[in-house]
Amino acid sequence: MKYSRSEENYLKAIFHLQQAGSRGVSTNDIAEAMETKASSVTDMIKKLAAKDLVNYVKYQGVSLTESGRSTAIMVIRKHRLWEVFLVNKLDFPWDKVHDIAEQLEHIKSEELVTKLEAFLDYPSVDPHGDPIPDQHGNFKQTQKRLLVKCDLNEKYLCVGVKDSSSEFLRFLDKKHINIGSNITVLSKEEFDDSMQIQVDDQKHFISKKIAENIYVSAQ
Amino acid sequence: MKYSRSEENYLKAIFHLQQAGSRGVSTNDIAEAMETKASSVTDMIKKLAAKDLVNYVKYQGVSLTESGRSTAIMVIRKHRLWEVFLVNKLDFPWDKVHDIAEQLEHIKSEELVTKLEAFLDYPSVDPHGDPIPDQHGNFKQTQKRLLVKCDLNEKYLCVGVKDSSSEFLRFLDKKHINIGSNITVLSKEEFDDSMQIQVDDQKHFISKKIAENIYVSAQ
DNA sequence: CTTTTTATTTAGCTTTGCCTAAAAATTGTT
DNA sequence: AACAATTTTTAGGCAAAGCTAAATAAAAAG
Ligand SMILES: [Mn+2]
Ligand SMILES: [Mn+2]
Ligand SMILES: [Mn+2]
Ligand SMILES: [Mn+2]
Repeated sequence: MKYSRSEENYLKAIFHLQQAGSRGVSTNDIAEAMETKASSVTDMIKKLAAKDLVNYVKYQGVSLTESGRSTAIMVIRKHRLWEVFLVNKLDFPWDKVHDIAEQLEHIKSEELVTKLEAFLDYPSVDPHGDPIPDQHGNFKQTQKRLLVKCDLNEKYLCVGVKDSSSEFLRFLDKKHINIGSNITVLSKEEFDDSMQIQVDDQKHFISKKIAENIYVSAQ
Repeated sequence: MKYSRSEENYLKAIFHLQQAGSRGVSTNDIAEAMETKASSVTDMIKKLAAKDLVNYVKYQGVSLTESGRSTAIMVIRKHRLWEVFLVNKLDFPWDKVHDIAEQLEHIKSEELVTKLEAFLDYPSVDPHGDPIPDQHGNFKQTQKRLLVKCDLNEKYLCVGVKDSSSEFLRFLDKKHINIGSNITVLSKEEFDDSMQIQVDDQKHFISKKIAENIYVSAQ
């Protein structure tokens, strides 16, 4: 089964929204994520439901069916593999690859994905630390946690970012915070949740908003 | 200016038809090349003319404007660069890359093409021997000639193919005829233009139809 | 120079994916 | 419970890109 670019984008958006909040995904949330109107979402949802890609009950939001979920995952797999290609092979900075991957993820060819993955040496995460599903759609969610919720004076490893916007990623570049950086929270300000952190051999003050968008794991 | 996938495909088809026959390209020829109907072609031609991509006079066919020509060339450039990527980096056989390149050629990103070209070490021809335009749209048509028109007992170098269909390319693989092969015409049959040829260290009998689809250059 | 055949264009319809505005259902508030 | 606000769906339309069938122009044949 082949689905249109638009259908794939809806499935992907629903998948991501489903990951975030645990219950049925609302029409409005999808509309916001897709930067479109709620009425357009209702239209598309009906088409997806007719193709058995989502479970849909009027006024109660949608959830992906098994088929919808695996289709979404395969698109995400391609997106992340292409991001690795762009960064590792073509030398793109990590904040410039998302929009191009949004296009590349819709190229239809099983063979291409398989060969690309081999060429890249079977990477397990993309340049933003997000896991890359294998050809069966399996991937392990590493137990990562947001820096904002970390303990003082523990050594952590930066493993990903929540916000992958170019603005945020360039901010991290400026502070030399990369995936793989060692991070320790030196102090926390009760008043605004800002914190002083040690990144490898540098110290920085960062706001709550920053700390809410950096994933770390214990090391 | 950004053009739709369909518009790009029309421009490319018109460019190729223009290369072949020297005069205005007819509606029917475009329809056949695009595997669509003449009425659809007329519709699209009007849109392209409105955008100043083709010169169009009712009932007299079309020709590309300077803008149309350079747009077509940029799409062809991307197509051929991606084919090189697929063959040289991902190990695709040369008969399996065209359809995937048909999709990849529409990815929009100047930066991507530039970096891809550098990654591939600025190739001058694609896997089928067709020249790759540079970023300004310049490319030299190498003086190649069809094997069917070659002289006896002269040494030639295989430089390209006219038909890039999977069927023809697999036939060439079977006979170990590649780009770079040394070819000499040993004898010609007047009756049906079939010929005996020497390919590197092997001898083959080939029909006129085969000889009409192999490009060689003197060496 | 007509007539016939072929090529091209026009007219009208379809599907996909989107929109606005209005209607209906759900949820929140007194 | 009744009203208000919000969310979701429906109705009606639009643009892109295609189609078939009919009309018209150009080319070929007699
Ligand atoms: Mn991305
Ligand atoms: Mn990513
Ligand atoms: Mn090709
Ligand atoms: Mn080619």
